Amino acid sequence: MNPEMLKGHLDTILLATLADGPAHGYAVIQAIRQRSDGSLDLPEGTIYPALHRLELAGLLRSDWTSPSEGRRKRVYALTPAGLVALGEHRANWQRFARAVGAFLDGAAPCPA
Amino acid sequence: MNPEMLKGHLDTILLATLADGPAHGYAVIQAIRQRSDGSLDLPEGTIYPALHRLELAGLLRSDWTSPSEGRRKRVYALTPAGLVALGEHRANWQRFARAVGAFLDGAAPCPA
DNA sequence: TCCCTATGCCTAGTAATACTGAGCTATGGC
DNA sequence: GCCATAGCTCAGTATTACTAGGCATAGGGA
Repeated sequence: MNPEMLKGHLDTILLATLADGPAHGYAVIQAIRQRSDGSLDLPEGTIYPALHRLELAGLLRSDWTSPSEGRRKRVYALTPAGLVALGEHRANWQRFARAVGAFLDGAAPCPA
Repeated sequence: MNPEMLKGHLDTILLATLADGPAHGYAVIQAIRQRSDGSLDLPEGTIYPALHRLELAGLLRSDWTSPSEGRRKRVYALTPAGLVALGEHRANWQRFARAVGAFLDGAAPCPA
């Protein structure tokens, strides 16, 4: 799949993934791969900078796990602002998907 | 709408638009605006270079209209290779849209 | 013991892409 | 004559995800 296709939608995917509950970077990568049936296999160099960007924007909050419990991990969680942003991203996606679908035989990408 | 969202999908939209029949650049811009209900209002600086790129790739063919019939226009038409590419773009889009939809409550962007 | 793999995080540099902003021509209405 | 619209072009810019590396720890197998 053309990597350019993802542009502008990565944040949406990350926010939606973390809406299920806090997770650390590596787990996010695996969750995305699983949930997309392998269609989206995003490298670490894509995920980590994106998480940093979202945290800088105030949409995520991160905490390091205490070193006592195994490996040190940085756990990301959605902030209230992130939840609001997710709503906007979802609306934008639906508008965009409907627009593109209008060009492809008007057939929305419904598996049904 | 975030302009980055379009990245990687512009070619799909252009090929799909020209699948309805040959058209010149300015008409393509208007067709896209109409067909997307105004959601996609793409400037000339976006469309023309993209058309050139697709022509260079062999997916489009262009002909200048004869100067006798009013203004000179450059009419673009889909090549056989362009038709094949459109099919691939459509399949990619559907896979991508299904994957992203899986993150947004599993709800595909169907207005119904 | 040593090495390899998986887990886990980070970053500098790169390439691709759409947009901005400007310029050019011709037609037609006022 | 002047301006808006139609119509095409191009140089430069910003954003974005990816590449390709590096670092550290834990556990299993040779």
